[in-house]
Amino acid sequence: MRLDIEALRVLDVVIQEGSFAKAAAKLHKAQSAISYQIKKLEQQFDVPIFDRSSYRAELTPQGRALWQEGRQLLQQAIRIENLADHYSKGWEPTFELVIDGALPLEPVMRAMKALAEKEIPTKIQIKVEALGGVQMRFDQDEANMMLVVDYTPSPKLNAIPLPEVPMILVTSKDHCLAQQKEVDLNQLLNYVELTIHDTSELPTSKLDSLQFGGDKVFYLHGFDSKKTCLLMGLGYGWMPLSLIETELACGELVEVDYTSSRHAFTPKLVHSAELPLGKAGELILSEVLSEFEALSR
Amino acid sequence: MRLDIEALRVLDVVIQEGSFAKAAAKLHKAQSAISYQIKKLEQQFDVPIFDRSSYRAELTPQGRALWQEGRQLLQQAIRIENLADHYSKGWEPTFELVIDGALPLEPVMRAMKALAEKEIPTKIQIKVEALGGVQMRFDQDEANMMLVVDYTPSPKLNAIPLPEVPMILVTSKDHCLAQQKEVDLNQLLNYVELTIHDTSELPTSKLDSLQFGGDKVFYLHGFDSKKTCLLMGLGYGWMPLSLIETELACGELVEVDYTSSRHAFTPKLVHSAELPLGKAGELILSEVLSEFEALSR
DNA sequence: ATTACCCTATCAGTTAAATCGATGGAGATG
DNA sequence: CATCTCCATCGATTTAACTGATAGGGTAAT
Repeated sequence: MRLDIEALRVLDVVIQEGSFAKAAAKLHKAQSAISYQIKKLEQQFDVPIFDRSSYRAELTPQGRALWQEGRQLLQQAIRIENLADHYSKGWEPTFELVIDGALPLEPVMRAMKALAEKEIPTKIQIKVEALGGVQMRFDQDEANMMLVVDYTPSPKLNAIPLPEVPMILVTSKDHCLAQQKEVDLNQLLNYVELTIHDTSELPTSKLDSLQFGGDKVFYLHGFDSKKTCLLMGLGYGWMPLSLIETELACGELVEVDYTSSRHAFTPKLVHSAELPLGKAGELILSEVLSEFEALSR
Repeated sequence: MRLDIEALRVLDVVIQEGSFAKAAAKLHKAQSAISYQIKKLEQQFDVPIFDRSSYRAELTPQGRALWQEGRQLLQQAIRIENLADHYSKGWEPTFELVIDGALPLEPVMRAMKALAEKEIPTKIQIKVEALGGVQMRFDQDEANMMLVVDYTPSPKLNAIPLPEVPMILVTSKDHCLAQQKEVDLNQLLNYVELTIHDTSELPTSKLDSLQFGGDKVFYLHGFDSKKTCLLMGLGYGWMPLSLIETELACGELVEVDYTSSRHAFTPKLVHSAELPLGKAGELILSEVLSEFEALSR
């Protein structure tokens, strides 16, 4: 394979400019260099590309077909150079973010939307896991970042605390618990608890610290469906305050009168302390940060 | 743009072989040449492609991403070389065949089917025109070949006569004409004549010599629909004998008892006498020829 | 530990490719 | 006819690619 990209570029310019001489001028080369390159192509391909019998060299049908294929190759070459340029400027080729499914996904999704509008060269992957599964996936995939409530600290990991997410224990206004005063744990256990499902396949090593431990538990896949279930009066459960402000204001959801019906946790953005974040990482960091700040207000 | 295909090939082989040294052996080059090429790539891209800190050089994420893009470029390069190889062996990039719609299309279609099974590198285009439109299109498109009943001869055109196509004037067994003996022209003009539509947009210069000139004429788009109309008893018309042999045998269609109810024309394959046919042209020629031979038997 | 390999980087020298500048022939232009 | 512009070709020159040898590590088996 002796095919030369430069030769294809010369061919392309010659065709666009209409003559060898003009192409030479445009490429800042001598006209003989153009002749040489075209001739080389013709010899390599063993196909006449130009018909020189008339005054101006004219493309042969074969030449035209090869030119069209060549343009695609040039496009691909430009693509590669652009990519390399991005990488050299600090963009990661790919960026994987693992999220704890117990966290509200909305701010992350909003951050991703904001990022998508900036046309980042980095391919971003997001994986949602839960509890132990988060760090497992982070380690296994050598992911770039994880967004967690809890993790095993290590000197190799760098954690950036996000603003607190206030949580509130609520139920539907039509649920029995809504009427009760000074609810105690035993009473809670009589009703259906709504919680987020653990996506990890392994037997969970740590228990969800926010779970009450009753025998009627509904495991859901996100706060969206949890909210729907709460509104249906299915049971009670923790919700991020920000997600149900309107429902609390209009009275559709009410706070359970439990000893500690308020709670807050601090999500953390964790990444490897060794290799620094690239441009995409920094961007994601700041976007997620600002979305969570909006959430805590 | 000084991206070099050879460098990408070297990168690809290095990755596949797992080391610079093995790649050097496979490419029949000195190991230093491999080092040189990889280094050149890294300098051009300003991106580290291999991590040399450990014993064997390991791909960086950027290197992997660029490699994957590079492979696509290599594929495209191979594609171009294959094409050129085909062209140099006499395959035309494209082949355009213009057919007179008054001819039976079936043998041409069968020829194309046979060709398709041979995986020809040539892109074949077929355009169906009629009467004057055929040669007009042939000239205008600078088509490679045309299949005609009639054409304006020229020293620049080379015509190959195909076997005669016997035509027969038929109608349905239930049509009035089927019962009549010694039909004359005036009687014919009372009934609906079925004929093939002229696809040329221009006012037809020459008249269809096989048309009777009555005022009840149905213009159809091919012998298939013409046959259907005949079987329905809509009228009478010329058909290639070979296409209606079974219907004649079982009596569904009958020959009109007209003075000259038999006729034969000689289709011709016409191509430029100046530039010789390429491999695709020769193939098409022989395929069409053999299909028409089958038709005339 | 010692030895024998195998990895990659680097350097000086060689070879081959790309390019330049000049020249010439042939069609277009006016 | 003179003058352009087009392209091919040739010798000279610059530049890029490659070789072969050497050196600095790491690996793996004894």
